[in-house]
Amino acid sequence: VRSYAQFCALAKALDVVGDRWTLLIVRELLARGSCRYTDLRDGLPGIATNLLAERLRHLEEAGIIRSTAGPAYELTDRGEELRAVVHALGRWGGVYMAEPADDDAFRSHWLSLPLEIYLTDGHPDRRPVRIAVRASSNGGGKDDEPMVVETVDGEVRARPGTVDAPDATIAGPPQPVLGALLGLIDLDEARRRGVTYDGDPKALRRLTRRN
Amino acid sequence: VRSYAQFCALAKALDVVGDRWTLLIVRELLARGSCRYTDLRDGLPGIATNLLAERLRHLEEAGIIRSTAGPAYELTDRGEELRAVVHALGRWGGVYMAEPADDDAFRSHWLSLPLEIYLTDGHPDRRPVRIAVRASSNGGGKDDEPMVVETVDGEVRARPGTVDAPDATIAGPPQPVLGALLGLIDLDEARRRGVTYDGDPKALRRLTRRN
DNA sequence: CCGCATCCGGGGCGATACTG
DNA sequence: CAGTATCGCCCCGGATGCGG
Repeated sequence: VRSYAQFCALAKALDVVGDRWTLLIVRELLARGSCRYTDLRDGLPGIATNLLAERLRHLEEAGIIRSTAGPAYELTDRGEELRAVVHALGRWGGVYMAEPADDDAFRSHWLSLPLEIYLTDGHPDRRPVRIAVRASSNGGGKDDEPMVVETVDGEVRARPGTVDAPDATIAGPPQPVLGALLGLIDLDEARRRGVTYDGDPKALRRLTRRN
Repeated sequence: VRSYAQFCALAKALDVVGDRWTLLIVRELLARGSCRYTDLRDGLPGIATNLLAERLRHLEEAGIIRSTAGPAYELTDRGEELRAVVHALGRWGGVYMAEPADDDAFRSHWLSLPLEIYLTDGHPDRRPVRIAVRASSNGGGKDDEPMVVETVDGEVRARPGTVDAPDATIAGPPQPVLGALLGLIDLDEARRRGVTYDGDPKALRRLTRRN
């Protein structure tokens, strides 16, 4: 909350969103849309409750989030503009996903960041595909909320939720599931690392790497 | 230096460059290239010397900077990749430059960030132009190192230094100087706010806003 | 149970002094 | 010049309490 007091756009930005946990709160709202206080708490394992409350207050004063009825929080237009920042940082930090720590926490909706960064629809002219995802690091903790990866308007979107009759279903530990979705490892390698895949393998190949 | 311990690219990135002052050190090296310890200290007003030393150690261990002979620091290729992050944050924070605090510190080379973000060469086919810049908030402190803004390969570059026979010379307080360079205010308005401009006004119009 | 506020221990941070 | 050493302070993390 202490200012750098520099006439510099980077320093000014860090004055607002440079505090600990702040950009991770924005990540939660980008990935999940409107969130209740408890949703945010569950999506930010390790945060102290007073810090979450204080950061939310600060973000609201800064015009980055707004509290809606019932009480939930969502990003303002100004907050949505941080998507470019989160993507740039996520893209830079992507290389560290190759070597995860054993005690890293995990939430399924965190997958939406790398999926949106790296993937695009390889055949936007064809019928959309939908893949149901179940990623879990400890085999059924609070981290295995169901996810759907689907092609929408030539883009790849990831959202929490389920879908009837998906083109395919992928499940397993987060790292090989992500590796398979991104095309970094093939399905045989993924299966060797604990992944189960049911359905049309072509659905997976629709997701192609961008850049 | 404390880790978020999350299997998320954003959290991993913030584990490495999320600590206070860290990205500002990267900004210094992006804007000025190779820097001595004292150069960094002067370019980061307010930093404690022990923090600067600790951050430099951390950045070197993370492979973001390297120390060269004589002793100076420069970015590695991995560190250069943070340019996209700094640009994204700088672009988001640019709006706050409209309302600077009275006690904001200033260094001329900080101008290179907004100039590189917002400007491009409007006539890359023509002869390059060079504009000498003297921006100072207090009228001759340590913050008025001379700068050169020039067109190179269709891009706009800003670097510390001087040049013989510039196409134009602009001098004055940082905010109106930046506003005039970015085309946010016209020269008359800039002069009213303390700016002096000598030379060809067309040189200024070569710098056009991108996006 | 949700949404915090309060209290407290530890460590990161800020400022200054000091040294090779 | 290029850091190291030291010392308060305040932010952060973790636990608990408490009103709606």
